[in-house]
Amino acid sequence: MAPAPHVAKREDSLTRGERKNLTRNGLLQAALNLIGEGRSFTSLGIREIAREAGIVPNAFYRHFRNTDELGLALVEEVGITLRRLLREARQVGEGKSEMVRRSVLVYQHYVKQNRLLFLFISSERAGGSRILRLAIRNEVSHFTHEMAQDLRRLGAYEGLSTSSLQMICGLIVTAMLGAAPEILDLPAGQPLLEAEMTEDFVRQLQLILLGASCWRDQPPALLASSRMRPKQP
Amino acid sequence: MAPAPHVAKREDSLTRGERKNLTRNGLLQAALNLIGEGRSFTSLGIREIAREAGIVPNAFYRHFRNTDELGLALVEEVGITLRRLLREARQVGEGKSEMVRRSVLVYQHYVKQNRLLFLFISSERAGGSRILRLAIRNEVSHFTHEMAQDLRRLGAYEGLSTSSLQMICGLIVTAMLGAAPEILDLPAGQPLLEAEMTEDFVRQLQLILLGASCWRDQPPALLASSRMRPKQP
DNA sequence: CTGCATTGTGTACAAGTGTCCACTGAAAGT
DNA sequence: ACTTTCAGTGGACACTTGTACACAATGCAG
Repeated sequence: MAPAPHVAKREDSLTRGERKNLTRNGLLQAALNLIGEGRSFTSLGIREIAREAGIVPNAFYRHFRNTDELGLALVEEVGITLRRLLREARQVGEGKSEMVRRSVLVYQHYVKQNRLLFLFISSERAGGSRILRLAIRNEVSHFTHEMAQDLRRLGAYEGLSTSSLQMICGLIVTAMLGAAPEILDLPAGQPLLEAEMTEDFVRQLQLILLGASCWRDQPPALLASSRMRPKQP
Repeated sequence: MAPAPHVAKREDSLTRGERKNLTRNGLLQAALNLIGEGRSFTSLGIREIAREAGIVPNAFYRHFRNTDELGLALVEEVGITLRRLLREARQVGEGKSEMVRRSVLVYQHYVKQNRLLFLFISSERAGGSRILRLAIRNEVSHFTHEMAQDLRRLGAYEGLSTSSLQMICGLIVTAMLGAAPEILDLPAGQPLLEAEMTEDFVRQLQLILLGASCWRDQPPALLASSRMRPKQP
């Protein structure tokens, strides 16, 4: 058996901390790889992950107390990934025509490029450990918030209150994350099926934005009691 | 140890098929109960389910070949449940004012009432076994379809093509299923948090419907090649 | 009534799991 | 040059798991 060849580069000239971070990342990547092979994160075991990472089971404990803690580390990567997505999305330009379609294409490409992480998000966002779920939801909430800021900065939708803008972005994000699993489940080499899905997604977003452009904030908040007149034009 | 008291009613006067169906339902319910205790379906084992159902592990095989097959049976219940939801939703009446809010309240109540099944849907819709995922997606697709028919029958949105109506319903269903986990994760006894969530959900649906009422089907489909003119009415 | 089919039981086994403990070797601090 | 620290090793323990086989009880058809 090979003696833990988890460093294929220069095995010397590495400080201890760097080495530790290396195998730590190895563990994270190992978990993602297993997810990529169809296993669900919740059902992963310490031994399984350690084996995939090429270390002995006990060494796992040097980095995480249990799999949930490893999951939280993955959620952090999710945050970084989503932030990068926003950065990329900002560069699609502002030409109104076809801007939605371009954004959708960027998103689809991004999901496929970060396949493993999106598999992780999609399946753990609504299942498995409660702690993970809340952590992911938190990250997604941040994402929504930043998206709203971006939209505001973009200049459109001047008449909308901040809370309405966030509501809209929440809907957009829901649609995006809901589309992710379908993107990931696409059988490779079915371009017309993918095109159909893309078109549907584009139209959904256009519908949302159309609704947003017609939206008028309700002057009186008719939250609890419904005695006042809603009169939404 | 008690000798399998899985029938608490009259243990006699039951035909064999009825008895079988009884323990079969016991297995389904056992799986749901375990889900309700925080376990995710994918990580459930045969022994675990059988133990919870009060039978010996081997008896499981008399009903299902493996856990996936049991999952498919659960998906069938999901279908039934969704159909009932549509039936209930049809009865909220047609008064346009506050109709969305009433529908949302009905939905929230329904999700809480069928908590276990919605937990199952939410978490397995995007994770775990591919077969289950596709089965659920199929059921959801049916649901969307029927919802579109209902909307059409309702009379509103006359100007929309069938495909557009389905796209809209797809978005609505995505929003609904996306909201389910948040409804289920609500800490009990926080009425104002729930009210906030409700209000957000209501506004999202109103936004969608507002967009729908402004929507015009594009005469020229600029799909893949924009050379032909499909002239969709 | 007789015999078959079928649901559920008990035992058993190989394989996998989380975690504890004692250990090694080398980098890091003195 | 020394001691300390600590990532990684190896073995062991008590469990749990899926599944196979032989068997018991009982509804039901002949």
